[in-house]
Amino acid sequence: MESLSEGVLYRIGELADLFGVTPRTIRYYEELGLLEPADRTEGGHRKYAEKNVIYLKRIQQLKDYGLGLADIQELFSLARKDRSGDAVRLLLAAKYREKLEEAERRKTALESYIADLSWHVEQLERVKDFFQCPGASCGQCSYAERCDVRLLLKKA
Amino acid sequence: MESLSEGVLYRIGELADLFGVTPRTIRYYEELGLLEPADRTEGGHRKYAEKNVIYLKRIQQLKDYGLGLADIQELFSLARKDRSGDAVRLLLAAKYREKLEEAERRKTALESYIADLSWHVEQLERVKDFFQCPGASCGQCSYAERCDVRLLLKKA
DNA sequence: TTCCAATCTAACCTTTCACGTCAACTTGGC
DNA sequence: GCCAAGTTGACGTGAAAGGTTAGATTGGAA
Repeated sequence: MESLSEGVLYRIGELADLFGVTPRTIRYYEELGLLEPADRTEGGHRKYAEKNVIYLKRIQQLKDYGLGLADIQELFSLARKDRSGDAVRLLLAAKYREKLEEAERRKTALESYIADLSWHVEQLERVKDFFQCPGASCGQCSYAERCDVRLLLKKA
Repeated sequence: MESLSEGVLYRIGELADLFGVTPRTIRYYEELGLLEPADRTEGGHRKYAEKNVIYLKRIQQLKDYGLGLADIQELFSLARKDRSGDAVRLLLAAKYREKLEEAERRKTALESYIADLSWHVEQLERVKDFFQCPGASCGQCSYAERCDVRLLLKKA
């Protein structure tokens, strides 16, 4: 039996304040199918239960982890398909792992970006004018063989 | 004296092909003050010299390093103010260092994100239903003290 | 000279994301 | 009974980097 009892029911403004967002945000999540209110008043006002608090917290967590609302939507829809089983847990885990790998890739990209920038900072301390390079002093440049502009002009 | 001679003059389409972009992109850069054509034909068609090739290459490099066109615009305007001096080089270096630090921060954030995700993946292998947590089995949860949902509900 | 692809300017359109901001009305609690 | 708080619906925002017409002109090859 569904017990309709127990617990506070929050109004949308209360829930919003609890999470530091606006009611609009919560309605938006509902639009996306992320947060169905537990009930409505006769007049149509949304009523939220603790269950909704948990969901909203999950949404914020996932957002904090860098997932977009579309990703979260996908996760939730997976969860709805089979709430009981291992299948969902495994899919969720897989989804996480996927995001994890993406994060690792981004991290790697950032690292090589940092390395490249370091090289350029170093270079800026030698080359007279970044925007005049290559130019007259090109012959004496110790980075000549790394110079992609020269390569480009050679091909053209 | 300005020698008007030497070198090929590219048409916008040629320059575009050379860099794998569309003419629109090049005109857009011009709108932003990033790439003034070396000349125009009598009819008004843009003509680009090698100098422009170098600039465009610089733009692409800086873009690759994660700078937006606004950043690049700023760098170029700095460079125009004082093409000869150390001031610009130092400012450029500073700008790079700034971006570099930002990259380091993003990297750090990603690392903690990855750590958190790993923890969640691990957790998913224990907890029956991510979306039902906390719930009935909450008492036996070994992560109870890490549970932010409980904290939230306690406060409310 | 003719023809047509390439350019020109100007101005609006596009996409994504996560809401913000009216408007016009209805509810609900003190 | 009053007015803050809620409702739906629709349109706006803002940043980024161009895309996409439209309508006219140019320029180089045949």
